[in-house]
Amino acid sequence: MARETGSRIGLLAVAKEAGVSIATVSNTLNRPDVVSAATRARVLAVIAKMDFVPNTAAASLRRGSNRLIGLVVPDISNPFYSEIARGVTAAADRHRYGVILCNSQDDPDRELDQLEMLAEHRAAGALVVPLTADNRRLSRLRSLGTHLVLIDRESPDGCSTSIDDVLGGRLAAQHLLESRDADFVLVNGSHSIPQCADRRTGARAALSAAGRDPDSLVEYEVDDMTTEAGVEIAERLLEKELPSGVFCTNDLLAIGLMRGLAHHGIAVPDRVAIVGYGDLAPAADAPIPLTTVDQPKFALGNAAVEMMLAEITEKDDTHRHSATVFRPTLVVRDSAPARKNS
Amino acid sequence: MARETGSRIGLLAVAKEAGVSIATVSNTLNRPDVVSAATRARVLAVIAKMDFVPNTAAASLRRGSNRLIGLVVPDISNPFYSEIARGVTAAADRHRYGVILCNSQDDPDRELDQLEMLAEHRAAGALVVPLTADNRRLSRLRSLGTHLVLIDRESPDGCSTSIDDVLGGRLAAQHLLESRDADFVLVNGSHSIPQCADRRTGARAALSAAGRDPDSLVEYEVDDMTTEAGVEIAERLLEKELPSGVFCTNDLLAIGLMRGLAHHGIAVPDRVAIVGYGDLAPAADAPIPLTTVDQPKFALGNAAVEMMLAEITEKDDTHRHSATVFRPTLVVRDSAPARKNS
DNA sequence: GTGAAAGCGCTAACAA
DNA sequence: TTGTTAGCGCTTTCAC
Repeated sequence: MARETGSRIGLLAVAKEAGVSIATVSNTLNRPDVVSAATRARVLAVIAKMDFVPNTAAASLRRGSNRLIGLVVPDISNPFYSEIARGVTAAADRHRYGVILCNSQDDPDRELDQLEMLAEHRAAGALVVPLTADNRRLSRLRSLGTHLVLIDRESPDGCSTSIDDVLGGRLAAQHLLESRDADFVLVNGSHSIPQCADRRTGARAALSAAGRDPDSLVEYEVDDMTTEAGVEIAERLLEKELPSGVFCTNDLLAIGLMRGLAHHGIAVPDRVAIVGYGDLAPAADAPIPLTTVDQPKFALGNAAVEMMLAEITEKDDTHRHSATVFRPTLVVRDSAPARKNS
Repeated sequence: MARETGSRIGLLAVAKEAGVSIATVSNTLNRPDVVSAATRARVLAVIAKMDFVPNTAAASLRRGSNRLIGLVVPDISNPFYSEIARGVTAAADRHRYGVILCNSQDDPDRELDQLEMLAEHRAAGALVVPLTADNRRLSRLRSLGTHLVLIDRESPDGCSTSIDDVLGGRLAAQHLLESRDADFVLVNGSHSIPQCADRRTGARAALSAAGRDPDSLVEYEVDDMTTEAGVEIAERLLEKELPSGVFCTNDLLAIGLMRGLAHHGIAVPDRVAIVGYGDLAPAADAPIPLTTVDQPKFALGNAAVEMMLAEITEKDDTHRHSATVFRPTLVVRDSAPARKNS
């Protein structure tokens, strides 16, 4: 950090002490192979003895870019994003990169400010998890000349790591169909959220594959995908004939629904089987452990960093943008067991 | 970010275009008050037109320190820490500082590497949330000349923001004592964790204040403060006469305990009242909403940044280290309601 | 394998 | 109020 007093030792001081030139000191640090073993050892010893800390600001001033990458998420306290952050920091550590965390709260203005800040720091690039589907924003950033990797969302003109939500929706629906041998109901968020639309598409695909009419799918749409919304859905479900299965496109909704049903004495999974989506902490800890779709969040963050680094390393004219799509998996627990058990 | 191609415009280009000197451009950016309104406006217009992005690397090379602060947490995917991170980023944004996120996984070696990295970037300082009580590590860091603010732990030789866990323990215990008019049992983590020791101290204090013998406090200690451990505690509790109240020093333990008790048909809160600690998301979402102690996590992160900035700003000989201690509050929910209701 | 030297883009005296 | 200028500490040709 800013050593207000000391920290006055730089390459020069080390060079003098070791009896070499500053170029040699720089080389032992950045291209050890180009320095003879003997000198290298001597220089390294002096560096350790003098407690020399290289100044990356100077290096990046010269080089033009910093060993820093930005991570822009809508809400770091949301476990989905914080798990991605864990993946990102792990990969960054491995490559000796620093991660600048930006919490946009999904405020476009704030996000813009933050990307501006990243640009001022000459960050090597930015990993962004966009919540809204507003592509204008993203292209504006890209036109800024930024190396951008999108997380959890594909992009036509850049790299991205995402999850196959259509597959996820299909897995969930398939499981319900197979274990109950009957139709199920879908509880979903707004279709304007690509993930929600995709999960629905997957659910419909499963219906088709099972020889059922996808248009027969009954769907409840909620504004906020929260536990409370799930509880309310229970009430609405009870107004009609109870379905034998429900696929909620997120875990909180599913947990709320289970609570709402329990309140009315409806047995899960005997009477109604429930499948969630996301496999966040509460899923396993629920009173009735939740069958859900696991998203490889950590891998998402990890891969995004690798992608970003590859994009930086490759020569600009060589680089082809690519998309890594991870496959989610079904985690079977008590709320919707494998076999039909009524 | 690293604009591989463009980004070649610097102060000089802007200065030329605006017909002023680079010093004036620098001044309009850093000390607007020293520039005449007319020139300022003109320069600003040119900056916008040319899409000039100042290079902080150059600035910090000159200044010696960067508008960057490090945040070192044991595990960013733990909601306690991610909420702190939210507070930190919010405050940092306000002051136009960037936050470098370091996930130490509580590995001392990694933590050291990360602080080294922060030093290389000439970060203005670091906010660290230490998990273990190992003070040697911390003093080593401090001796590095680093501005360090501890979060969630007091430190004799530096600034810190923390929570009064003794008070928290007292609040929880008092509530149990008053609402049940009977003794309670304590389920705690290892005493080597200062927070656990403090919460216990608070619980004992409440006992004394109520005219009871603190040494009569029955305590169960668990290694991992998880839901599973809570479930197990339920079994152990059932071996003896059931207490009328249980204070778990974290929410997960409490939730597990409730689940374990439910499994045996024990009614909460009628038969046993339960109080948790932390007020993380699962507390409110539990089947029986959990009475718990709320920790001002966001405020903790927020205050740490302010403290850090104050420490940087003040002249070194003026600065007196200080500790901000936040008061937790009791959140009363169904698992332990206010009035005795047996 | 090693050294000398030219900046990278900016800030902060100091001069005007 | 504005301009001139000397570095901040490092990387990187290019000689040796």
